[in-house]
Amino acid sequence: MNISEAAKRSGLGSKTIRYYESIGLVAPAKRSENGYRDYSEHDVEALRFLQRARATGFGIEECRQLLGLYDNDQRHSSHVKSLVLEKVEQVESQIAELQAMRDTLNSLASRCAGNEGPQCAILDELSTADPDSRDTRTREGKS
Amino acid sequence: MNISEAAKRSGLGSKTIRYYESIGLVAPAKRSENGYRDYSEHDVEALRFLQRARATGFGIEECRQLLGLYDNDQRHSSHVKSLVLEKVEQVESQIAELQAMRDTLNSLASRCAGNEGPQCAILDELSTADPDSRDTRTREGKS
DNA sequence: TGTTGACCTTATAGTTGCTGGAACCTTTAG
DNA sequence: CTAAAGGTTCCAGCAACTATAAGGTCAACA
Repeated sequence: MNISEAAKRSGLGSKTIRYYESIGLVAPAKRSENGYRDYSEHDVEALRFLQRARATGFGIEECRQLLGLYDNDQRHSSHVKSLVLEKVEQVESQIAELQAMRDTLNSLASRCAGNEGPQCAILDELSTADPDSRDTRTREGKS
Repeated sequence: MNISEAAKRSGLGSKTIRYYESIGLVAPAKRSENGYRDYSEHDVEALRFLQRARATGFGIEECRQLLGLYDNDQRHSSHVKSLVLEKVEQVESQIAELQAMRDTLNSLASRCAGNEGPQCAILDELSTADPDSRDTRTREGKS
């Protein structure tokens, strides 16, 4: 089948599939006489696996690992499980960060009148607050 | 003052400041005789504003808007407030997405034995589940 | 048969927000 | 005098694609 059919069946876009091939995440597809990529059901299975894994929050390199385990019948399920649990932790810390952000935003908004006047507590706070009090990620490490 | 001092006082990195200048987010700094950038307290105030706004979750273009409002005494605080509330919504939907991800990951993990055997419910689910059931972002729009 | 339109191919550049490095100049301390 | 620690510019790279250009191919319709 052509790439667009494989795309439809896997839930990925055609461009994404070509991209995955280009970075070696999937093996190069075999070609038909006209040079078009030609996919088997087996290929689609792998693509689908990737679609699911990406949607579930795994990065490309993690997908590579998962795919390696998927293809390896010597695997230990404990290995897979630990990858997943590690991912849970990452996701939870992202959630916590976003929640802190949301709270900050809400507290800013609550102090702003939101009328036609120029006086604005949001801008005041953004300009005057202590730069060390909130975030550290923006600063440089040693070069 | 030199860029590294401005960096220290604003909470940004030197490279970040140069980058902000390069994309026109801040006005080009004036230069001392030796060609080094020379920052005033006023400049630092703007940089600090940016540091705070970025840490609070605003993107570069949003910062540009905020800075525009900051410099405009004809502004309406309602405009600023609506930007913030819009941001809150964006952040909340990101949170919801991540929570869904985490739940999926946890449910995958709970069904996996996590032992030395190769049988793994996680890999099974990732390979067999309906590709339409979870995520839409990976599919192509019309070209 | 011609041509339209949808599909395929490759290669390159853009996205977001920086960060790292190379190659070079200037200042400062020993 | 020399070496380190700053500064400068510009270019490459990160993630994970997406968009665009310029072209080849294929099926259908008049």
